[in-house]
Amino acid sequence: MPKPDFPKTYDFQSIEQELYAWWERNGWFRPTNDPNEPGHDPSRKPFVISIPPPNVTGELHLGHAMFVSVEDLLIRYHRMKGEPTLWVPGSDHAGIATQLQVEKMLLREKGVTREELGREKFLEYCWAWKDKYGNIIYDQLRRLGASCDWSRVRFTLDDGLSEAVREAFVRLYRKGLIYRGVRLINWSPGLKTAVSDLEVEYSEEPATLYYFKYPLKDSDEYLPVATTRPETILGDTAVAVHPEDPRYRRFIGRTALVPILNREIPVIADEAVDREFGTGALKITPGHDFTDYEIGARHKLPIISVLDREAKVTAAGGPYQGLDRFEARERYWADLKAAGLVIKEQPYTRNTPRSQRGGEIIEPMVSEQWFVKIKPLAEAAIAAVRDGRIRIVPERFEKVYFNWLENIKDWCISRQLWWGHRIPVWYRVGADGRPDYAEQFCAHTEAEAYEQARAKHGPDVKLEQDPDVLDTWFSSGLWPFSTLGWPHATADLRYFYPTSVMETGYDILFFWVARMIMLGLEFTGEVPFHTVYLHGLVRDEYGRKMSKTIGNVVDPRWIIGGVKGEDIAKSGTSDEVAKKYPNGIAALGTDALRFTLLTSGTPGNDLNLSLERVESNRNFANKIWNIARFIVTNLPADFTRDARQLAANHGQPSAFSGLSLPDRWLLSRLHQVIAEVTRFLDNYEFGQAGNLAYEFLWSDFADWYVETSKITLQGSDEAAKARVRNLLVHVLDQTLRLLHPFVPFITEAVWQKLPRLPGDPPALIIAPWPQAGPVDAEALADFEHLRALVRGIRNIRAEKRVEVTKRIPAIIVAGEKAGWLRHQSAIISALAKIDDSRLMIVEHLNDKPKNAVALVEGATEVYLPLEGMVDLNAERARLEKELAALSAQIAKSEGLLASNFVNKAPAPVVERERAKLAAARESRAKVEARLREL
RNA sequence: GGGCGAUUAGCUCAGCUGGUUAGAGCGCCUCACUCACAUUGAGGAGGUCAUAGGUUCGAGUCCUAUAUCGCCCACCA
Repeated sequence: MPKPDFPKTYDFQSIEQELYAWWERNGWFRPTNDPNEPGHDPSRKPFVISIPPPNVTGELHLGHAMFVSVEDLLIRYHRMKGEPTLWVPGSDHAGIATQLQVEKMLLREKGVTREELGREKFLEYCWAWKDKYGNIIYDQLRRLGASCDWSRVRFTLDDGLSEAVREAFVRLYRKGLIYRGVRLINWSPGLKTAVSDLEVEYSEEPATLYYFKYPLKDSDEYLPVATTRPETILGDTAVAVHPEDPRYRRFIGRTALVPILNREIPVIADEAVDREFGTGALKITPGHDFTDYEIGARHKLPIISVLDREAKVTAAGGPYQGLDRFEARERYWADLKAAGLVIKEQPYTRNTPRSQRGGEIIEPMVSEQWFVKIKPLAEAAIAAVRDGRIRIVPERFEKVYFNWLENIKDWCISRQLWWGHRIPVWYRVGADGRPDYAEQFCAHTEAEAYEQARAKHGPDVKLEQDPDVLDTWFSSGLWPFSTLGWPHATADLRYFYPTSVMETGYDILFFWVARMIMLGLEFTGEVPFHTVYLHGLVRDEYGRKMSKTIGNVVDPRWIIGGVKGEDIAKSGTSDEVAKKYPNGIAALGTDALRFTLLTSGTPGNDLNLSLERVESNRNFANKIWNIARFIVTNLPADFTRDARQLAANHGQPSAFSGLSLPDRWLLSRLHQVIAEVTRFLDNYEFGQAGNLAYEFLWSDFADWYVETSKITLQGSDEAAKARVRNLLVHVLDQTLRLLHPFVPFITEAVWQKLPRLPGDPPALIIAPWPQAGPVDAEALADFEHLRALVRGIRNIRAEKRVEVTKRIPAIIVAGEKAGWLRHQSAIISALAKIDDSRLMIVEHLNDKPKNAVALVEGATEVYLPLEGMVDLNAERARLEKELAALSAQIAKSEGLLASNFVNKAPAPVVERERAKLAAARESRAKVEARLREL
């Protein structure tokens, strides 16, 4: 990297992209100890993450920014810890979602439907779409700083993964865990495909509960029945009542007539009927309702499908054939009314099932589909978490996970789509030219299927492949191992599997995580990862979900690179944002966004993103830049780092001896912070880790140490200057390392400008993670005292409105602390703006200045003789207030120490309380003495 | 109907295994642009930690209810 001079502000726009390219070019995203390279050492344990593959639908949203922030943090942290680290990138074909996008695009741009194009041609468009948006997404991941190994990038429909999918299918099929069957499934009439239970979302919507009379055969009597979907009456095959319902018991066993159609159906008794609801009598439509399907099965009722693939009434609906389901509802109800069978209509809130993707109302339908027999897989997956082979963070999601798996139903995996993995089953084509679904040949390839078929039926057999494709989550379920080469025993698979952490949003715990665990255990015999870390969803600053309808969608690229007001408006998704930022959003940089996402929330909880917060973190990046600018521009041309000085300090605490108080304090703080940040990261508490490093850099390092260092740097003691410079560079170096996983760009950019130690790597991204060292407790306490004195003086100055630049005299009476405090007089005068020549630091003082403002800090007294500014009455009042506060504190402490506290509380806690009391008493004595003097 | 989460400063949120005077950012008030940074520095105001009980020497933190908001799961027609 060239070493340019240090501009005043950090220009992240150009630097971020430059640095990323440089890292990638140097191969630092690739794992060290790559099993495909010579010199590979199998004994070193790798750290591996498989990326949650983004859908190739072309939208980068804040959810992506979230997972990249967390995963890249983990990857960079472990890389710096020296572990062979691999992050496998990739993308997901996302069956329904992508097919819908492509269909929409084709209709818009070419005015054709997929049916008009035909399967092959349509798939060509899908692939073109994938190439375009897949690449956009990869670019965006790079922009976010994702340090993944691009040489291993995978796509769920590429050859290798397709092979994995076929292998998985064939194995499950042969094991009897995949079957084709006629079941009641969730049908999406808009998408014209089956969907799984998980792809159905329920929303409470206003509806109508229709009450009507179910006529009985050969009778004037009727059974009152209520329904929300009158059109399904056409498919009724029974009417059910509760066996013990006195109102209806006498009807059981009689025959009812489907209104209008006059089809004869039995009146049955079933425990599942809720006597309280509606009329207490239930119409049974096994063909279009899940409860009814079960009841029907119990009573061996026939199943009638009255709706077809497009939710239009079938021939079974008699005169209503061909009508759309909602049209049929109206017409049929009108006819019931005309027939005098209507009782009433009542407004009702219905939990309406809707398609997750298409949004239209799901219709339960009887259909022949492929299913995975899931119970055996689920049991293994439950055990893996139960016995700790997999840990879920945060832990509460384990309960959710168990609950879902314990009540799981077979997984419908066939989709009537074109974009996806075609089901590897071929059917024998019969004499009539139609496939015989009973004659199934499940194989990896068509050739293999033919081989099987010929062995059974002779050489002339004709086959036809199942037209359906697999649920997109079937292939994602294999992701952690399919991306490493499975089913082949590749070097990657052997070395990098099982992966380490699966990091993703809690919203896909069932869709994806649970299925990876089930399929991973089934096919590899091992858990696919040892830890699941679930992050929350990114919401707007008021906690609302980001949605086009609200108009509060924030595109992460706007935050990173800035955006003009008119472009926000043009997006069509963000009217509210456009209104709030008519002049657009200033570029804040990737680091600022990442740091915000990592520190504004807690694991598993949703995060409300506010741009103000990102802005303040942009300021933090600027702070990092400028503290470095100060340090680097203060180094002489011939500066070299002194490793020996610092190496010595990593030994015993006494090794701090050659250093000044601020030096010892800073190093001690640094060592504390290193230990804490490391601990927090190991516990997946990224927010706390980041905030701690932030506080250290800004409040300790910049605000205090750098300020005190200026005194030495402006002085003439060359040895002291060298020592301070060495320390400044060292602490900055270490802090940059701590911050690198959070804000990789700024830290690398700055680190490149620092002088190196021999043996340092060429880049921060591969620099070793800092080691915690000794902590000098005395230095911590002394510097804290010094800080308190300076703050106290500043406080009084501000209160008394002393001009900021005015140097004032001060007398500090410090008892035994006077000795060391005297050595810090330069710091006190510089930071509290005291006149050097009139600063007295003494053990005792008999004649205390009367005309002065007094400050008591622990056992130390400070007197500021502010001529003409001291109002004795005000001074007395101020001290009285101080006295009252101290007395209250003392009373509280005394009470505590006189209680059972001393027996029950741990010794250090009691000790701390005693020390606190002693200090407060001392302070009070001083304040009282001062009051007497006045 | 079950389950989960949240409720802490004006706003958005931290607060790890219970232990000093409950913190941060933004916003607000006072002051300061000469030497890293006004994307700054110094000082300040602001909180009965949703409510009621309980456990404990000690509760924002643990337990039990309640309220409000949000989410997930479930076949109430």
